[in-house]
Amino acid sequence: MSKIKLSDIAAALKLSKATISKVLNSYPDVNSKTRERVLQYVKKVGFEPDRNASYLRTKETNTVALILPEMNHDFFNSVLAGVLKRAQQSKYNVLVGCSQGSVEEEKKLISQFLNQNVDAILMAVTQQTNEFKHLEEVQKEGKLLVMFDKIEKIIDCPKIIIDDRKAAFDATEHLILKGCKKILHFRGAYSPQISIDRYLGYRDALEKYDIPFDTSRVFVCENADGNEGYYNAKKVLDLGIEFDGLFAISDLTAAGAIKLFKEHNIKIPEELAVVGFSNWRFSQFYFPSITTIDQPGITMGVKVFEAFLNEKSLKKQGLEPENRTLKLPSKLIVRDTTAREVQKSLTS
Amino acid sequence: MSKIKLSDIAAALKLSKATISKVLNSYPDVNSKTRERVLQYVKKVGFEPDRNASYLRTKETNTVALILPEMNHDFFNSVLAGVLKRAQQSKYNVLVGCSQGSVEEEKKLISQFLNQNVDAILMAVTQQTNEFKHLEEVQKEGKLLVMFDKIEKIIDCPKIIIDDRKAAFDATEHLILKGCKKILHFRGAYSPQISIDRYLGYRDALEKYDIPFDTSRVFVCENADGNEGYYNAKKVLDLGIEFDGLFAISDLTAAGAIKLFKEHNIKIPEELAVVGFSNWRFSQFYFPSITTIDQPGITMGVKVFEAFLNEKSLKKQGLEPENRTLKLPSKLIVRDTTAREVQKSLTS
DNA sequence: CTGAAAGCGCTTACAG
DNA sequence: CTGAAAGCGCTTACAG
Repeated sequence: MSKIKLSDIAAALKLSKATISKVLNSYPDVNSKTRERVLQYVKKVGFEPDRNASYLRTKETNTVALILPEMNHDFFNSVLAGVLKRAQQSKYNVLVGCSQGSVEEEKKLISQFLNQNVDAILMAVTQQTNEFKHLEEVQKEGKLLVMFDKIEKIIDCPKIIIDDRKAAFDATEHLILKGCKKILHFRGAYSPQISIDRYLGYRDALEKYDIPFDTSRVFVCENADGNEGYYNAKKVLDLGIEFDGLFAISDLTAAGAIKLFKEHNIKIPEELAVVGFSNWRFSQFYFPSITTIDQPGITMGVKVFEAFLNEKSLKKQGLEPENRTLKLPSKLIVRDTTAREVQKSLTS
Repeated sequence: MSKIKLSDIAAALKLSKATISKVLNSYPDVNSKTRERVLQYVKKVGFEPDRNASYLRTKETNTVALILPEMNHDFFNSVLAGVLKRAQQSKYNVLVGCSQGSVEEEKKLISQFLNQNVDAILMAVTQQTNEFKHLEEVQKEGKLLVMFDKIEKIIDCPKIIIDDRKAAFDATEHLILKGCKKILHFRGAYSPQISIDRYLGYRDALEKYDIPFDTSRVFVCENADGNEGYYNAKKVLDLGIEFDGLFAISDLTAAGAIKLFKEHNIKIPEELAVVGFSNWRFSQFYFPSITTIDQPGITMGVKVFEAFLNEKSLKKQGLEPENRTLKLPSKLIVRDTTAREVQKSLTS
């Protein structure tokens, strides 16, 4: 079955292609009766214009590209789900790419997507991204750029982020209120803004409660994965570092750490209270279930797409955007890894 | 910067657009010196033809659509990663859609993608999919269809699946060899082929070792999620059903069950050995780490895309394809939930 | 071996 | 308010 096209509609209705097209694109200069007639017929036969053909004139593809640094990752997946959901509402297509934490891959994807004439690129950069030329390139090509979660501060574009510093503060404060005084922090890599912010939030909380900051309690987890949690926990024991709490950069890291500590018969939450980050799907079924920070991934995805729509409409009107960074609130979810009465630390 | 186009190349090289195009599309009837000259220049200026424009003549978009029934799902994410990886190698674009377990959504996505003129639709159907018209529609429109994991047997198209029956057999046999005689099965919904096959594999193993099948040990988990694992485990205890082993439809379900059993001080693996399915990223960091079946998600994604390429090339040559179902092997990963010496069941 | 020309399915100035 | 015509950037029969 060959597809119905504009000229078929025109012929059937004894109108010109121009008129049909005007109706479809909501041009005002069409007689309202004609408009009705066209609309009705179009609906009846289920016609939709071939977008690839439209593109040739409009240069709009109704397609955006989404670049994720990691695929097997609950939070990024939620963002993806949010973008897909919102994009579909507006009949946009979403091309997906995964940079796999490699800047080279990221560059390749961007150039491929630009070549594909996407209307916008929505992305979280990799851990390693420390050059910006490929990001600026997007804007030079006249395409819109929206960044989320892992952003580059220096690039001027809409950004949707979590208030990581506040979230980390909440997580750490929760541990303090549960009586922890020797709180470990398994942080992320040094350069990403989100791991810096979480680290700062951790320090903010210590400061507020007059708990001395001890650099020997901070361990770096480059990839925020489970193995790093496990091996850094091991290091903590090997070094004989005292602790009664742990704030980890991700639930996966928290789980790895809990596993090691439990293997050494350390009681959780009695001897060690733990807070993770991101509310992974698995965390509530862990034993004990993991207290964590819930990040609104779906909402972030929706907002990312809406930021693009907004930017596009501003640009069309020739307006300059302002206040382009949106911080989404996160929420502490209290579970069993911190379920204890306020108490004096047991290991002190 | 306005994009360079075919006519620019032609002008610069004092050749016709036709010749340039022929070189780019590997037509044989071009002088080899001319070809070299064009290729070199094209490379130098980094020209790539505008694919949306090409489409108008070729009707090929170099874009495939991938439909997943669920987004926050380790296995489907791995498949997605595999498809993305392989597609990029062949310079294909991947549009992603998520049906969220809804047949209606699945239909919408398919019609949107068809309208977008994708070259193929690669998909796993939803749990609920029990009509096929929208699937057949894909083929009627002349687009290629490839199914994976959650397939419809009745549709004639390339299918990439895991040998679920064998995998479930392996899982159950492993429990039996660890001394289990009263093995619970937390199965998936009734209609999906994969949950039927896993159920059959479970029964195959019981039969091989002359262990009577007891229907009261089988519980249905519609969504194979953690809550269902938790509440079915509760049901097991409430009903006073005896057990010494559990084979669960997914790691998430296994985790939910383990949590409930541990809350009731049942020792794992001593009193209850557990095998999950899919090797979720979290499973190795669970305490105890979860024995599971590793499904080659990335490989499946790669194979799915290659099945499409293969189908496309066969179609071009006018050949009929045969033997279109590919079964990928899975692997038992032994971890702590079954780490015990062979022993008599303790609860007997 | 090369190129002029038609055409893919739309949109959009422009004329009437 | 309507339509004829040009054109978006390519590909591909066809002529030479």
